[in-house]
Amino acid sequence: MTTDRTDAAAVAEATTPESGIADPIPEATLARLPIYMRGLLEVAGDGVTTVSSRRLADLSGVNAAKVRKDLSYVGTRGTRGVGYEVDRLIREIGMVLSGEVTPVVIIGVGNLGRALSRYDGFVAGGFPVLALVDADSSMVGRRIAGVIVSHVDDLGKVVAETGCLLGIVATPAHAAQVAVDGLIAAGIRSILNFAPAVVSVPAEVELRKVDLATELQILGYHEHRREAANPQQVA
Amino acid sequence: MTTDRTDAAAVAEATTPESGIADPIPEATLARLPIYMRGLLEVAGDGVTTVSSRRLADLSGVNAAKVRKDLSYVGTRGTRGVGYEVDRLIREIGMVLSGEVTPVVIIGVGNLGRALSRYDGFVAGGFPVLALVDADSSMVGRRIAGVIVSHVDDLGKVVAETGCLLGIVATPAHAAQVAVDGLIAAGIRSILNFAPAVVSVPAEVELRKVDLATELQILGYHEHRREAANPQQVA
DNA sequence: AAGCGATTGTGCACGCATTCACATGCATGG
DNA sequence: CCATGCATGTGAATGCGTGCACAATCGCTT
Ligand SMILES: NC(=O)c1ccc[n+]([C@@H]2O[C@H](COP(=O)([O-])OP(=O)(O)OC[C@H]3O[C@@H](n4cnc5c(N)ncnc54)[C@H](O)[C@@H]3O)[C@@H](O)[C@H]2O)c1
Ligand SMILES: NC(=O)c1ccc[n+]([C@@H]2O[C@H](COP(=O)([O-])OP(=O)(O)OC[C@H]3O[C@@H](n4cnc5c(N)ncnc54)[C@H](O)[C@@H]3O)[C@@H](O)[C@H]2O)c1
Repeated sequence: MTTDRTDAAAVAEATTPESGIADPIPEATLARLPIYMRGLLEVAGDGVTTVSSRRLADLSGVNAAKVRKDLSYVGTRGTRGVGYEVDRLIREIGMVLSGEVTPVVIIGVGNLGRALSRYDGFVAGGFPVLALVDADSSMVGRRIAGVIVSHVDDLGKVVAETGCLLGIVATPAHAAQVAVDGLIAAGIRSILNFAPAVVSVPAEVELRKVDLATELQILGYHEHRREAANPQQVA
Repeated sequence: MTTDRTDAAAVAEATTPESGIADPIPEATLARLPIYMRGLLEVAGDGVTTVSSRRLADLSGVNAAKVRKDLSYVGTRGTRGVGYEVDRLIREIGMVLSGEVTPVVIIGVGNLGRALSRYDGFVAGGFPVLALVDADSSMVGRRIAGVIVSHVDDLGKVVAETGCLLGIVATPAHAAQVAVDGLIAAGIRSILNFAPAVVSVPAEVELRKVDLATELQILGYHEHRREAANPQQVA
């Protein structure tokens, strides 16, 4: 179950020929690359040309050894005794993280969908929201952040026209599975789900979820626990 | 480094006297409890009184053994050959997840802050947003989802009056550290940060982050990678 | 009353991620 | 041109999370 590829294919895939990028970059590393990127862009703005793993670790709030191991997956080689070249790092991490602009479609234009549509951080990060769809016909035709809302029935057409590769689900929970199925039918294979619902997808589709209620409950647990252990009055 | 408590203290802390709740519930388990809860509430609505780990696993999209191990941390004992009592499970998971209502304060009432304020799922989950603060005085005094926006300078007062225990940061990235410091000064010790910035907090404060841009970038990486491996034309 | 089918509870092994520790190797200064 | 110092790159140890596999145990049927 680990892999059904041949050994030859696995070896060929171990590194890409041109760059030294290890092909399956660990998820944990992947999640940190954007953080490093932010720190790098920051120091680059200050005119700094090289950073040590130590410095980048401080900027990112992580361990220095972790930074070095992470960067080794990206293929970047630093210079011993000096550090890493900032520009090169930015370029190479940028290459790994979806190289170019990747347009996004949002399905469900309610409170959350609208907030996400207007988020300029997505555009800045190379993820412009180029399509919005909703099931509510009173919403269809409205313009939000420069994009006209289409009806969910036209999802396939809209996705094809705009070339969206990523889908964001912001419908109510009970519509989440339908929404996801629609996105997949439209050719989308990478989906971010905000609805608090368990949805199933075929193996070739990448589904990630953001569950805000769960985040609060985890915080609540710790808060709760702290108070139980340490009963101090606020007043 | 594993623990610097005495063995006696560790043993005393292993379980709370009244219930069989293992005290430090693993983070991974904790993150799944709300999912189980949703499935349980769903089947409870259908009048079902018992569930097997298998059934709950299917409802939650996880492995059955994982469900059983998770529930063992909660302290619930099922009946062999039968399953778990739904009502009891709901009650006991509810106990673990911050027992009662936990009010929340949101700092930064922009696009995202407003969407979160209006999210009824928080109220339903026992996390009512009872306070809103912003630095922009033109925002102060406005009413959003029944709550009047206060000035960030009054954060301490507002938190004290409303008894908020959880803080949500929805300010721009450059203000995130200031916002977090403010929350901590106001007595908040559990914080959820939406700003894409590295912030530091004292050890006793629990800080979680939700980084939407990173989520998209991880999806983008996989999409990117899939296309590189499998160059198929859309048209 | 006893066997049977079903489901729990958990020991165990495996893999991923984190972190330490240190040898390796480059740049710089004398 | 060589020595010195500093930061990289990585081997190895540890811990956490996952999932298999199975014995223990319960209710129900005969
Ligand atoms: N608002 C928040 O801050 C927030 C926070 C966390 C999670 N969420 C989750 O995000 C989702 C959206 O939240 P919201 O507050 O925006 O809800 P909302 O009710 O404001 O918006 C939902 C939108 O989805 C549309 N919709 C319904 N069914 C659809 C379908 N089949 N296809 C396309 N569109 C459809 C509706 O017309 C509506 O416009 C919910 O699942 C919610 O639980 C929201
Ligand atoms: N909008 C989204 O969908 C979205 C998505 C992902 C992440 N984010 C992040 O969430 C944060 C908020 O996003 P937004 O779109 O709501 O931005 P926004 O600019 O619409 O709102 C930010 C609000 O914070 C207030 N503010 C600024 N400094 C403050 C301070 N020191 N104390 C209190 N309030 C202060 C501003 O007055 C403003 O009202 C940003 O960091 C953004 O990167 C937003």
